[in-house]
Amino acid sequence: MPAAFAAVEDQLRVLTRGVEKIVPGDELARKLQHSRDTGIPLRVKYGIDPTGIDVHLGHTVPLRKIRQFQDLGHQAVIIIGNYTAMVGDPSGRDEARSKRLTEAEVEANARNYLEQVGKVVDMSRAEVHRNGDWFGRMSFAEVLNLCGRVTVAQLLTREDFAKRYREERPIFLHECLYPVMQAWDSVEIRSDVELGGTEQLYSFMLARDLQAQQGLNQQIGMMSPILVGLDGIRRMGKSLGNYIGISEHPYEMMKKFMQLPDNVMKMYFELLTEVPLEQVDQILAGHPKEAKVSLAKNVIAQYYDAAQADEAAARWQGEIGGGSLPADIPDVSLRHDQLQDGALPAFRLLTELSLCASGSEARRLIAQGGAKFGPEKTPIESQDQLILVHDGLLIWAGKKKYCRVRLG
RNA sequence: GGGGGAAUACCAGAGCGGCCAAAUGGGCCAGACUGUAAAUCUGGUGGCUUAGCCUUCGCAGGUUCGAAUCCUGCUUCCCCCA
Repeated sequence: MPAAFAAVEDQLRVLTRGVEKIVPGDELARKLQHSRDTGIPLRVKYGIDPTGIDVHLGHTVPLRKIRQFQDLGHQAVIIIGNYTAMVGDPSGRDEARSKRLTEAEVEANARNYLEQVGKVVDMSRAEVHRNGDWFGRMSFAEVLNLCGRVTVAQLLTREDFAKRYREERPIFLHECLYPVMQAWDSVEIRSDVELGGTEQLYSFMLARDLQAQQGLNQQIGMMSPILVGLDGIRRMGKSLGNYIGISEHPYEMMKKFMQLPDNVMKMYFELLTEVPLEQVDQILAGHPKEAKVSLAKNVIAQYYDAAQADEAAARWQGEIGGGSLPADIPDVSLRHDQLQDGALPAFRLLTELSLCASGSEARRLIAQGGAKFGPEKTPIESQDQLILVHDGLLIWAGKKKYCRVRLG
């Protein structure tokens, strides 16, 4: 017997937080009411193509939404797009994807992915399906039948395809199938709600059409905004190098959080935490640095725990925020026979310690005043300056690179 | 099958016989400023035994006093026609 569902307004308040768009807009309340009346949880679909993903905070936006649905008593349904992955999502792409993955790669990725998802979603209560389960069984006749429900004109309502078509760039047939497949997933699992990004609108609507044709209830689509990355401008993504991965060490996460531009903090609070929005405004009214620390700690604690989050914050404050020496300075060993009379010219020392990749780089660094040595961070004046090397000597190459010499 | 175009440093992209280690933008690095943020500003961004030298402009040859720039072949990519 399922537990009683919370009042619809209460559920709505949680579920609509940080959601950019719901289509059709008024249907969520109706579905929630119906499920409450009947005691039947909503089936909430989220599909992902296992293309080798390091889950980062951008991915967690819809994943957290799933978790919220779960916590309200609804059924999470995760679709592993092992067949769609072989096609490649054309959404927002100007070009066709070049490589297609093999089944073995896809399966390995899927397992790895689910493990990461488990940090956000309660996997013990979630259904997981691979869409190969149904697509793999489909006969060619069935495929034709499915294709017969979608017209080229419909496909061309998608801006990404339309743009490519206008510009006479290739659109491959299998790409056209992608949205159809994604929509068919919704038919197969009888979804009530599908989560995704705003670029998924087309597929969400197509799913409604197919569900209606099959005489099923139509799903609604809930679209999350795109989380911007560390640069504060572009979407968070691995290829852009502006992401915070949920498997990263707390301290690494901490450092990245503190690099965020101030103006994205509100979005991060809204999409990545449960902090009530009024309280967020209060936090943001205070000192920006404190606000950022509190944001970072909140999120880090979700993937580790409060103690580790505090520790990461304290370490950041000590090493970077304050003037104290870093807690763990890497040791680099040096042999006596690498020295000349116990010393080395500065530029040579920097390369021997691998702080600089080449002599030229070391020379530049010194010329720009970025090279320092000793506990007092004495600046190195010239590239030829002889540095007397002793065991435990600290060397800085800019603010972020440093090491302690170990004479061996 | 036929025709056309392109390959330049991390990326994008100028250059089209000497003044080119190669414009410009992005990225990245350093410095200043700060809240070690962002933004902004400044400088830098092939290597070396650095007032000089050496190796780079798809690959291999050639022409020339001299080539990223011209010629030949090869490789790769793109586009168009059918």
